[in-house]
Amino acid sequence: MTRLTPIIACNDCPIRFRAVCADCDAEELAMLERVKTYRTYAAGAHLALAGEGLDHFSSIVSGCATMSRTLEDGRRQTVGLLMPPDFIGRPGRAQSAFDVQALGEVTVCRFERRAFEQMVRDTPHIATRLLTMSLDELDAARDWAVVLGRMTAREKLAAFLVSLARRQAQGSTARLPGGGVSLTLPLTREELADHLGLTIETTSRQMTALRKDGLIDLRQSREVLIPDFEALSAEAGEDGDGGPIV
Amino acid sequence: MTRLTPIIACNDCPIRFRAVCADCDAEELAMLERVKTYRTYAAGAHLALAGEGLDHFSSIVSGCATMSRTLEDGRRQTVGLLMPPDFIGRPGRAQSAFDVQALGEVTVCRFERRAFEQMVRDTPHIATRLLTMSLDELDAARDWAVVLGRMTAREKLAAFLVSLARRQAQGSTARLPGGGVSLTLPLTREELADHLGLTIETTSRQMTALRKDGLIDLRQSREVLIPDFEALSAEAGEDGDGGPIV
DNA sequence: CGGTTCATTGAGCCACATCAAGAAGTGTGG
DNA sequence: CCACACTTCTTGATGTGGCTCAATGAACCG
Repeated sequence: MTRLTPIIACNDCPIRFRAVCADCDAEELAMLERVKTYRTYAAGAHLALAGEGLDHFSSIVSGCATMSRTLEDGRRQTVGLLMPPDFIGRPGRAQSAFDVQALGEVTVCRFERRAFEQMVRDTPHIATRLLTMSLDELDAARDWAVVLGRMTAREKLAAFLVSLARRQAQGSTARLPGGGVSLTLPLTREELADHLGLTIETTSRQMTALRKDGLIDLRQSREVLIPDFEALSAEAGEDGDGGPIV
Repeated sequence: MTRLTPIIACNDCPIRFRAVCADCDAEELAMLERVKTYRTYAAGAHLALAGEGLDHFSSIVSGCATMSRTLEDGRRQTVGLLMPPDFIGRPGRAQSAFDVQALGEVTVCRFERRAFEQMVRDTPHIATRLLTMSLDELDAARDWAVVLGRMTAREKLAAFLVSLARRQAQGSTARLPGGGVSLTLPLTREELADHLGLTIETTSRQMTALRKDGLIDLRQSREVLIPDFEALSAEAGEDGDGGPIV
């Protein structure tokens, strides 16, 4: 389910300037380089389990993962979609509060707990970067709470597609000639439903509804084309200040 | 709506060992003491407005506040209930992402942006404490997402009462002789509904239902007595590991 | 080609929203 | 101390968005 992967030089790393290491200088980077390893997880593998120990930290280098919790009766809620350069693990606590599961194949840059916590203490550039990233995630989590608590199924789906398009655009721009945006869903309908706080059937129906209304084009069930990004944003109950794509 | 309040010595401060200053030594505390002021906000006053500038940081010393967002059509979702020793404001960003509004009278310990950001850079004890608090809030925000996304109205209300009882117990224990717990709701039914992602009517009905089922006792509409804390926890879809109350 | 997984669609139902009316509590002025 | 206004809370009647149950369709794979 998981295997060690050859180490990439930090300078060749696709998340070099966006991950926890973003603000590190050459010397700090060298320290990280000495202690890091790369791991690759197969689709469906767990990177962490709720309530279980987690004695290492990971930065996602490629691939996507969900952070979720499952109640005893089987209800599941995804609380975050993790993509490069997101960070997994929490300094100062050795237990994971949520399940983290690979969607496709996921490669991470990994640090053992003791070594990394020492670096957080000694390296202000890592500590402050970690704080910034945590605050960004906090804002994102709260934004998503608004979606979960107050939006309709249609708005939830539109909001998700818009935010996913924004995030994917940060990596490789997928802007099309006509001004549209294309994106690939890293989730199945069921995983999508768990993220939106809906059932799989409602999610599928709303997908169909957005398609019939011309707001999205489904080339395949997980290949989404957004012909008019602004129009879809408007469906998401946006007040227009969500920030531009690209 | 807001007024300056006499300064309390940090050593006499009720949140001395729980706020951002918790890990500070005497010298660091002296630095904070030189730049801090106290402010008191009247009930209903805004401590921050979504999308507007916020050129200072605040630690709640007493009172409660909500952090919320209101959509154009009036739908509102509260994303956090702020109580002592919670922190308001975000180093590195001069705009608030949410409205922050005083529920009753709120007193805060306030720092201007420039001075505080300088201290975050220079004082590792403040930076690491801020990181820990942010990570705690992140966990709490994600926990709440599970409630919003997957729980029934009854479970939402039970989960809220349980979490509020846990938080109030951290300040002053309100454990009763018979093993019950009493608490005072800092919110109106409408504010409660906005926090739970429900309407005021459903919230009121569920309150009545919990009362009729003997899970809570309403001495007044905002005075709640929980005769059997475990029983109420069980209603909240808890798997029992939520941590004991005191 | 049959088995398996994933997605779509339909029919009916229910939890919660909406609309509407009172009741209870609180503050103000006479 | 009461009359009145106002806010907050509760309760009832009805509507509906999304859930549940069920079947079919589509893609993938050995």
